[in-house]
Amino acid sequence: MTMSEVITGKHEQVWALVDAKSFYCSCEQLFDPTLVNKPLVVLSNNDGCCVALSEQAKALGIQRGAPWFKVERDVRMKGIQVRSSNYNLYADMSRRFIEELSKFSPCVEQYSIDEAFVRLDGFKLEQLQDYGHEIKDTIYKNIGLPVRVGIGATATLAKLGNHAAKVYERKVNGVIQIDSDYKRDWLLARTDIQNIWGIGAKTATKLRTLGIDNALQLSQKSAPEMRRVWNVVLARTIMELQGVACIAPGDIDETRKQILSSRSFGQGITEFEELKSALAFHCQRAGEKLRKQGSQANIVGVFLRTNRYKQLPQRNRSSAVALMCPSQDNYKFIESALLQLKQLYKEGYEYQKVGVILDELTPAENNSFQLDMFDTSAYDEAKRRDLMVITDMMNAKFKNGIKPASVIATSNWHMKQAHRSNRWTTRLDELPIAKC
DNA sequence: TCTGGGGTCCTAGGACCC
DNA sequence: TCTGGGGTCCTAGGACCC
Repeated sequence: MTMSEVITGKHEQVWALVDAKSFYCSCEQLFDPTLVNKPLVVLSNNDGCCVALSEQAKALGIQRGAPWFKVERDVRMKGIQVRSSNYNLYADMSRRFIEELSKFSPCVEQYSIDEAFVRLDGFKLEQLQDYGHEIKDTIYKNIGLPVRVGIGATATLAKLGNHAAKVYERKVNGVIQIDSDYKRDWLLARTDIQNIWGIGAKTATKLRTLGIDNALQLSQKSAPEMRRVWNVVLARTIMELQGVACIAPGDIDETRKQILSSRSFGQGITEFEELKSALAFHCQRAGEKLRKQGSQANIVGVFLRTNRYKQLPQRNRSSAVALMCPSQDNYKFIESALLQLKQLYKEGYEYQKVGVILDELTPAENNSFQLDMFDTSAYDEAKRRDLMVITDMMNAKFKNGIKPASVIATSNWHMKQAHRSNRWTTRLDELPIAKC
């Protein structure tokens, strides 16, 4: 089948969901052969909790999401390997993964760092199993990532198939296509409602009280009726389970509607100066993302909070302020954010996290906005833009890039990353070394 | 000592208007 | 005791996703 046949094919939709197995673990194992087939845990930012586990680590009873400080002893005793998250490496592998998928369909929608929807409209159902395996084998051969594939008439069914491919991994060799009503109902009957895409813990609990425990029971409900009694989200999920496509991840606008930068501190922070430094850093990061997608922000929001798990006085505050005119300028963001921080801050608390949200984003077409007549720096707008462009370029290139002075002030808030592997694919000085 | 970060969409309810 | 009706817009917060 040619690409044009894919595009102009039958009206019926065919969705595939391809996801990488234990993605972070797989990335680590790719560049460190001593980790292959070994129990391995990858931690979240700040070495906070376990976010990825190799099969062997799962078999040893480690739970995804478990706080690191609670399982560390256990992990060490069992001889399980540990790595901090290495996003430089994962992002680069993710890029290659999508690149490979794009060879199979003109319509690939990345859904998260390790999964993507692939439209296979026009394929005959009986062709799909072979095609699914071809996708899986090619990706493994070309970039070394093991993946699973779920195929169905809707995004939700593809997700469900993908989940089933995990559950019945051995039997189906990582690929499941839902190509008959019989097969669909068989799988739905064996899928717990909480494993349906879009049904979380809260909704699952409520549904169970109505005696709805599996996907088949849910799919037999009337969507309009459930929309009336519940909400439109659930109604859509029901229709999707019935095979009527009404969720289209491909239609989601790529440009973000808000941009957030935030992170827990490596340790509790009480000093205002430290918070200032961290917040300025987040303004810088958020600004970079904003300019990268070619937007400008109208609103700068700030939040500040203490650690809810600690038995200490709690404080949780946020605010948002509209700028005089939309901007891409880090220094405007920092100015506004620090003013807000001053309002939110109160002595006597041990803060755990601060963050900035750039909101009401609009496309940054040159000079399409009103200049701020009360701000003389507006006249230097063009110069400031150049400064931002150059700063972004240099920061993309060099390790210790350019930062606003307010960022460098202090450093107690930096992230914990005790077990990070090398950035094998994105840093020249960290390339793997081949030994003869 | 130590519990991630970054998103989206939807809804309820308040403010405001005629 | 009783206190219009209907509409829009905005915001905070909930739920969910990975």
